[in-house]
Amino acid sequence: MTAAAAQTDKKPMSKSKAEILDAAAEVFTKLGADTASIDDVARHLGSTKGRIYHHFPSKGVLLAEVCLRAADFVHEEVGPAVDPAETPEANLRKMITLHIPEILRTLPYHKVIIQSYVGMNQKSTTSLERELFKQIRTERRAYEDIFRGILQAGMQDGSFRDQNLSIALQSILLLINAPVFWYRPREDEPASFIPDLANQLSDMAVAALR
Amino acid sequence: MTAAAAQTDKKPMSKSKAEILDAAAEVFTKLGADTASIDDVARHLGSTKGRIYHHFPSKGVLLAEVCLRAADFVHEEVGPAVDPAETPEANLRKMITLHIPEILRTLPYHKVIIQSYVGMNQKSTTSLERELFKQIRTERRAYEDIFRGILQAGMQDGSFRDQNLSIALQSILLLINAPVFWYRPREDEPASFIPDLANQLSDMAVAALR
DNA sequence: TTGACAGCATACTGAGTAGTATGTTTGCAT
DNA sequence: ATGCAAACATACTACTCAGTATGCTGTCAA
Repeated sequence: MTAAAAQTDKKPMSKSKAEILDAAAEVFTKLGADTASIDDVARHLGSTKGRIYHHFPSKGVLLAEVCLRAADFVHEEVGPAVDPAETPEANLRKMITLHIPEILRTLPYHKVIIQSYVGMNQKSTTSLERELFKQIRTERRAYEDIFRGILQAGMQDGSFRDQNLSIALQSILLLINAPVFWYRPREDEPASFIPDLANQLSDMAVAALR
Repeated sequence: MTAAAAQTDKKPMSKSKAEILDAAAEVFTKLGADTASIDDVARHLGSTKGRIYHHFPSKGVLLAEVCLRAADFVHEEVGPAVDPAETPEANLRKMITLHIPEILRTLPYHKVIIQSYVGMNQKSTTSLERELFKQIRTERRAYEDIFRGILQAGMQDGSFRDQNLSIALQSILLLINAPVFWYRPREDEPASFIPDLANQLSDMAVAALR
């Protein structure tokens, strides 16, 4: 891959910047992305505003980069796992099995992206922010399309029953993201909880489609 | 029922107040509950702040009452429909069939409640607001318990397969609320779309549990 | 050693907004 | 007709907070 093909820059992401994004994700989930101030994020870092505005031009861009990272996490983890040679059901199960632990590992990020997915703050956004949000939609769309392909293949070979594709897709996507809404890590939680959860959701998803 | 038993006041709700709540629900969904200002809501009503603050003591209370109304809508519509004499599957189907049209009829309200469900704004809330939010949680809990009862009954009589109850419940609840995330009314939409949607979601829900 | 720049901290400003205080109109009982 | 609330509108204040301008400190190359 030459420089010409590198439209989606794989920036190594400076350590400090990643720390800021982590903090922003946590604070944004706790207080809400709009309610939380930049000072709140800075305080959570034990530093001040200056550090954040050195790395991010605006609050909107910071929020957008949190969302973008959330989308990247799952896409990079789950995307490579799909195998065209496998059956649709096997692929779907494998994807969900990878998807669940990943969203729980990076939980705050996904809580933020769900927030801004519901209440798309359309009030005085800069062109850069719009560009980023378009990138997020593209990323999310690409991730959805993987599932769409699986569902379509399953409906064609008869392993999934025939039904409205869009509705089925949206339902499955929300089903496998449901833990973002209710999951809270616990100390007395058995180590098998997350794999078990992934299995149960896989069963429900496959059953819902069959 | 005497005055002593009337803890949950069934206030007739003045027409003007209902109008304000409708406007608030729409504006809050469009701009986000935090981003949207009281003046935005007033402008959407063709009036000014004074009208809103005459009926609501604070923005937080206005938001809370929107959420409370959202919870009431579905609970009052779906709650009475459950029949202990029926099978769990029949009850579940009937509930979903009533639930879907109701949330689409009052869509903005439910978009708002989902927003504040994810990003619970915990920043300087008054005691009255806390009281209202507790009421909302109680209302929602009561609604969830109806479904929980159905699932439990189904697992006991064997019509639903045995699995983790909480996970199954949360999954089903999110499944039947999924349209709030993606549904957008269209002019070229056939009249049968909503009933068809309700049927498809019922099928998926039942299949996921069986 | 000395510049020069990255990586922050500090101090400030301006804009937007929740809430208030007070005026004005409308309905309605007597 | 008139008093008198309820139902608003208008005008203002106090305060938060995003963004900026500038200052400080280490690091590293020449």
